[in-house]
Amino acid sequence: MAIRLVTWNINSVRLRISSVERLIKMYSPDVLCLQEIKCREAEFPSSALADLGYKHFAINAQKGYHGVAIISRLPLTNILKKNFCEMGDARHVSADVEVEGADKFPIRIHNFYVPAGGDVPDVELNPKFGHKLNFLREMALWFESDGVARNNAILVGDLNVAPLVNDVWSHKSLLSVVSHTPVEVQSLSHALACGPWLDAIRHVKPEPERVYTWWSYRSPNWLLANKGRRLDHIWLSEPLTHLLADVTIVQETRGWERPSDHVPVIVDLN
DNA sequence: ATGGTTGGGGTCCAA
Repeated sequence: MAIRLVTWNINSVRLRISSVERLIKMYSPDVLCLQEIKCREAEFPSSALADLGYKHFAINAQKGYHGVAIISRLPLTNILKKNFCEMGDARHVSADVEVEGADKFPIRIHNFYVPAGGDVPDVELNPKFGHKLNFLREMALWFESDGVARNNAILVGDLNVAPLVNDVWSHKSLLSVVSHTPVEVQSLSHALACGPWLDAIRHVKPEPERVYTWWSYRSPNWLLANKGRRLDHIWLSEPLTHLLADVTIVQETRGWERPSDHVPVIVDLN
């Protein structure tokens, strides 16, 4: 039994479908989880992906904003789209993937796009920051109440929080910048503990190694300045942790033409 | 302290 899964905030799947095809040809994942597809379900480029052998889809779409999709070579069943914070935003989709050789249990995939939270880290001044904290709190409550991480489960996505010191280019100067404030870090850590989940990226690449998955569009010379953040995550439930073989950050896509500001992260389970 | 860029939809909002 082996499975390769990729997570990538694509920032418009229609604009960047050729980059998705390029990544697929390079790494041949079994499952591809995208965030910020930014299109309606009918506009999703399914046929281009089906031509590459990906014929199974679980899509939670909305016009113009957000949107998440699981694309798979293997069948997807029990598709669930959970509505967090009663907002009607398309920020979660999950499905069971039937892995060859793992006939006893399927693996449940959860694909998340956590709200970015706006610019000001104050719930009184900025409702978007409150929404983000509520979303993280609701995730934690759900993990507890439904035992989401009791069986084989992988949680991936753009969680929009860089929790550790070496998940950002400067811990000190980002303490009051949304994505790295102590209250967000606390909320994300609580959600992780409520699984409990294993932070697969940091298990393979422990601190103090610097690990980034996002570089702002606003920084020219993104590579030279290297002011990145680790906003994208791969979490494994306890029953899957012994299968973790490798994690790969595909930084080179940030240098492709018309790039997403996020790069793909690959996890291999054996 | 400030401003920097991108995408979608439509002349502004979200990131």
